[in-house]
Amino acid sequence: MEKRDWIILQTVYEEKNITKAAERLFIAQPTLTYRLQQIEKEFNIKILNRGRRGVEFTQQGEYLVTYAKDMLRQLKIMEENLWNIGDHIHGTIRLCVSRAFALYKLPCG
Amino acid sequence: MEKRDWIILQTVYEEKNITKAAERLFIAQPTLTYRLQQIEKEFNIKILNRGRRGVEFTQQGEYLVTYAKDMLRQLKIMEENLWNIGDHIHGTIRLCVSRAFALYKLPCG
DNA sequence: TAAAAATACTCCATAGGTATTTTAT
DNA sequence: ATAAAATACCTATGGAGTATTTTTA
Repeated sequence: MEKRDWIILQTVYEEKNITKAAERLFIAQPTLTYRLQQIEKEFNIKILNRGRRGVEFTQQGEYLVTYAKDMLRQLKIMEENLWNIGDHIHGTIRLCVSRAFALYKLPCG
Repeated sequence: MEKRDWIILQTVYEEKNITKAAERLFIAQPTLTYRLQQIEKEFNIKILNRGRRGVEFTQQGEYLVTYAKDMLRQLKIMEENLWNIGDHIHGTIRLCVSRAFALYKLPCG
């Protein structure tokens, strides 16, 4: 369970639709399906009920989503504190990065 | 950054020695060295100063360790709450698992 | 029956291992 | 000189993709 997966949970919860969530995350739909299955395996729970018009969250799925929000907030604070320790490097940068990197790693999300 | 890595940070901090920490974690020393390098890359910080009698933590390394403790405590609470939602399955089980699984995944750690 | 999710593969990146070399006191 | 960390290299698992099939209201 890493940062990426918490973001995934949030997004799928907002869209209630794996295909749309995948689009928003710039990943393929089967890839997202796979990640959700992996998360279900990791915790040995069912997160989603699949239906005609998208997905519904189970009770356990809902709980995980609540936790995701908290977790992402904390990770952000932690990273900020980390940067504020020791010397900084300043300057202007130009970025040319992969979509996945931009999506999951860049601090503007 | 997943649970495994927070455990690694804690252990290395306690041992102040990568070789000994690797033993305690039942992983190979180069594997642990590699993981620490990956964590340093992920956050773009230096966690350790390597020396004759083991390792010393940088300020940023120390911060990360403090955070690790918190993070693991929270993950534990989260997992417990997750189990307490919905139906449970009870019974007696016998385990025959890989060392890595036993180490990182079993809830007795 | 049509939108949405799951499956079947392929490819590549990364985690983990063993053997070995480099480093620091 | 020696304990400890880093490097080189290999293997296997898992993540991401495309094409396709299955599911469900």
